[in-house]
Amino acid sequence: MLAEILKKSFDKYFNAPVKAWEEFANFCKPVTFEKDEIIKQQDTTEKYFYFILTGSAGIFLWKENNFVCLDFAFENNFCCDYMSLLLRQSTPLQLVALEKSEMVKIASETFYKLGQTPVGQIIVQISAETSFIEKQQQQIELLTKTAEERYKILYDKFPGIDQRVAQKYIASYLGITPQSLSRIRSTSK
Amino acid sequence: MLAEILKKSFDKYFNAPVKAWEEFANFCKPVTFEKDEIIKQQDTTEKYFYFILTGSAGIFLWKENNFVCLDFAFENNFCCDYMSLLLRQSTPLQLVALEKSEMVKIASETFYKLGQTPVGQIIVQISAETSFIEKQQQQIELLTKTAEERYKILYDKFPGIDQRVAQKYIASYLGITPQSLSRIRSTSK
DNA sequence: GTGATTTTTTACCCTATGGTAATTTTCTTT
DNA sequence: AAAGAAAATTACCATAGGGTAAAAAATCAC
Repeated sequence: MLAEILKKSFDKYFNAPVKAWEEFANFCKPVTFEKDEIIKQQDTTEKYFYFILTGSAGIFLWKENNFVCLDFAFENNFCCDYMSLLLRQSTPLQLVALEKSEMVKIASETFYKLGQTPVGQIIVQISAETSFIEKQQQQIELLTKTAEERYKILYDKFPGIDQRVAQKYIASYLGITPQSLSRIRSTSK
Repeated sequence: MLAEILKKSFDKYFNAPVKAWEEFANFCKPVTFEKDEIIKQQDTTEKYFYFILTGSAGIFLWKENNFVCLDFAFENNFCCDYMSLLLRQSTPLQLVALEKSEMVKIASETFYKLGQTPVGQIIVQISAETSFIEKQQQQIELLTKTAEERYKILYDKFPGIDQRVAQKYIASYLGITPQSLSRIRSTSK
């Protein structure tokens, strides 16, 4: 069942064999989070790789009482402090549930071992590759689009995100203040 | 010899076994480029993965007579249109030699096959992972630093870059105009 | 449901950066 | 070395978005 959800969720990105997803699903443990619950605290090392069944999460970087959101994740997608997971080091990044969420998690050590198996390796490899591509896409948007255009792109990517995620988080993701986002939303609507 | 350079260049990032680098080096073919020579044209599919022995290169995105530089690469580092290589699709990205350069290249098909061998797979996996981490770092800089701070970070990362790479390229990487960079350079020096 | 807290909106002025254009400097080509 | 082309600088005004503050709206806690 979980394996099917996983496969279905990722077939648009890449075709890992069913067997790979079954192997993956075998290691998954269910876990729930409340809204605003901190899943991974800053300056710790990521211990899990999560898949969101329902709800959402955000990756945050804090600097002196301020934060930016580096990415959002919603149902049927992975999330974690991927940088920490890969470097096996603590990072200043925080993973936060933005809504009441149901997820499954696999332990980081299991994730690493999965990378050594022929089938699981495909998932591990492609999750790194797609993560890179999405980050590069974000970089392109930051370099070539206005805040208003970036807002529209985000909204197209996650329709209804403004109903689910606090605007201050969206604003920080866009690289602007909540006030600016509010202005953009009022003039473009 | 090449295997040693490769291993030495990347030991700071990750420890692939000598054998992996020897395997890698076996597939490398030397190639040279003139300054401003287009290595990969936009709207084509990346056919090679390059390692720079001397010189430098940049990845550019064009939009209506304008461009941004998404990344620079110098000697002892890889470069290519990695997104195109991974997706095996054409992209609007251009790879350009920024100086007269000596590189070695391995064919994309060989690179893919390398990912299926136990030793080469480590290099392929880790190149995706480090690429993601560096892109996320760039995103953080764009979201949290001023143009002037980003310039200093870039300069610290690549000392002397301003002597080797045209300022218009550096400015586009920073997300500002050449005029703004000129102003920043004159006031902060 | 009521009060308290947090978030969003609105408004004001300010600053970093953009756009255009002209000038100077540097690089190319012969 | 000279001429031409391209790049960098400077200057001017324009604008997107920031900072602060206060009001309004939404959410939370009891």
